[in-house]
Amino acid sequence: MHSTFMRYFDEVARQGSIRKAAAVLNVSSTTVNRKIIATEKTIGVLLLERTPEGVTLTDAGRIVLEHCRETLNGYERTKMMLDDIRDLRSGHINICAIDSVTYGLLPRILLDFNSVYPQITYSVTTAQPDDIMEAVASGICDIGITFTFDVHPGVRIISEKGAPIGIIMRPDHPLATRSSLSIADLDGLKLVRTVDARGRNSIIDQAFTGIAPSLSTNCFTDTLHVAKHMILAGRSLGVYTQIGFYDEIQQRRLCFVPLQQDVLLNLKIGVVMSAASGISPPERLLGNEIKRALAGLRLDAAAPGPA
Amino acid sequence: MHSTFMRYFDEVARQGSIRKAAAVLNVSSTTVNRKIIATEKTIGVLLLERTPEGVTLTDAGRIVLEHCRETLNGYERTKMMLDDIRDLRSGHINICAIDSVTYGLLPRILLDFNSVYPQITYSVTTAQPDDIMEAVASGICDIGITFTFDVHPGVRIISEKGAPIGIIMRPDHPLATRSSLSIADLDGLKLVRTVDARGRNSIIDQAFTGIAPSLSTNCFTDTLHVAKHMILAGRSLGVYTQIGFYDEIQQRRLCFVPLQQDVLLNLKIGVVMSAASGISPPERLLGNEIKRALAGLRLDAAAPGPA
DNA sequence: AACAGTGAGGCATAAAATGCACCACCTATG
DNA sequence: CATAGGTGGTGCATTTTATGCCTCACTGTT
Repeated sequence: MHSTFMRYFDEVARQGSIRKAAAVLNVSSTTVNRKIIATEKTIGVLLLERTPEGVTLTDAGRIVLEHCRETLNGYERTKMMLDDIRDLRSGHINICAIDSVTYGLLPRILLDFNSVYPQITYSVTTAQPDDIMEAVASGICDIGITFTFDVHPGVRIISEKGAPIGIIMRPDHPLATRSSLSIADLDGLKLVRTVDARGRNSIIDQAFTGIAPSLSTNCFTDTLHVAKHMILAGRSLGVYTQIGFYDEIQQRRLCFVPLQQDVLLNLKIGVVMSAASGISPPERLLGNEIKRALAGLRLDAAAPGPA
Repeated sequence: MHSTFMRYFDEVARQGSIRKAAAVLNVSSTTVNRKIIATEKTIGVLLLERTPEGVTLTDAGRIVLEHCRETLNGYERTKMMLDDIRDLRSGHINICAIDSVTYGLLPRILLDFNSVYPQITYSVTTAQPDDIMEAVASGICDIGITFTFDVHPGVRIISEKGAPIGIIMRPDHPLATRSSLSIADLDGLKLVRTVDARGRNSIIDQAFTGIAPSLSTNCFTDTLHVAKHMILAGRSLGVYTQIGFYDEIQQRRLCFVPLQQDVLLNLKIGVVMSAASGISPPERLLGNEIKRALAGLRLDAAAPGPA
């Protein structure tokens, strides 16, 4: 219903940078840049002051920003009212997710969502990517959050976000200052990563063993908080995406350095729903909420946000 | 900056009909229809109740409409504030238009515009289409309102609106109930139409003489209000677009029946500005205002609006 | 001097919007 | 009962727009 410009411009204003905003919005910086230039042309005023460090709002930009936020807020209110009409405020949703997102991201979403739609109840279970795909496709669960490494034909990807895998470590580790790492850099280091509780290899392990068989030994765990304790104690380096360690990285208690390896770098995490069966309105609501929360993360190789 | 949906939906709500709204908006009904269907799909609620007589707003439609109007109003306010920043509130604009638009349309626009931008002054002159094109191209005047029959290479068409030529007559004339007329129907009738003050033929005359030379005799005048008196007195039938008689037609004091003739039916009236020289901000403002007013007219062959 | 970060532009491709002609439907009106 | 004019909806071809990759120019830092 609304043009993408307003969301783009709002995010650019928040981030103070077109590229950073584009990363959060999960689109290319070109798109954001051009949308803003186009609007500046149509209304005939510059909205941003371009500096080598990023962008700053002009006076006109501040006026337009206010209008955008006012409109976006009004849109949210409108959608709520529409939800009232459709009586979408009750129901039960089964969520199945990979371990990582249950640390921080998903609880935060559910808390927010619950305060708006208190009548909706949830079940949250964790599983490995392929099992999640299977569960969503078969209808056992309604919403899946998982890597979209291989997509089950019975599911539909509602949203996707690049989530490269890298090394999680303490800031005082020698490798913490590197901007990227290769597989070779990890030779001889103590690593901790996920293993399937049933003994099968995880998606990461599959990729790893295909690339560097010599590294596939060290410490395995099926629960992230065990790995987190190991890493925080300085005993191991984690091989994960940033998702499960997002808060610690934001607080600079941990560092993330991406692994320069195609398969791992191009991994994506996504929200999936059944392709066949109808999606109930509450499911759609929550699905969109997760989609937005996921899009708002910075999971790429860039710096861990402002200190 | 904003999606077209909101303007479309707003107009549909006003008109109570998708097709009528499309005519006012100067787009095809397909476009309007699909935009609304698309939005209904994205938000998952029907906005309109379809009836054989047109459309009615649903409860959800009323909510969305309120948001749209709120947003559009906010946008107008925003643009005003931007105008403040750019200090576009002063200047002088030379307008050159065909006779018709100086009866009602243009004065109304200037009145509205002047109440918002009282510092801006105007000159309004009338001329024949080719002279207007010439004047705009050469920079003698800033904004032209004329038929876009043959476009001067030095001008740019800001906006266009189909304005077919037909017969203007009293409601009690035998031909007033016809839905369309051919050239042959006019044989032997007393007609009144425009002639160039300098003795040259107007664009209509050029078309006429090429089609039906026998009709090119009767009564000529270079001022519309002379013709208007003749028609209102029942002495003649006018050969014009609806523009110069818009109020009388709305009040049903006069009737308009389109002439079934390709050239005359496909005539368009437009707002033109210089293609080469820069357009000053006040000019752009007024140009857009005229564009909007022009788009809001019903000049096609349809009925003269609600009684 | 080298490097990482910024915004902007060219170009090819993917996606969407638009209009035409047509359909199905309803409703007045002879 | 037949007809004509009005309504919204749809398939198709076309044009227009949006998007992303790559590259450039510029700036501040190391």
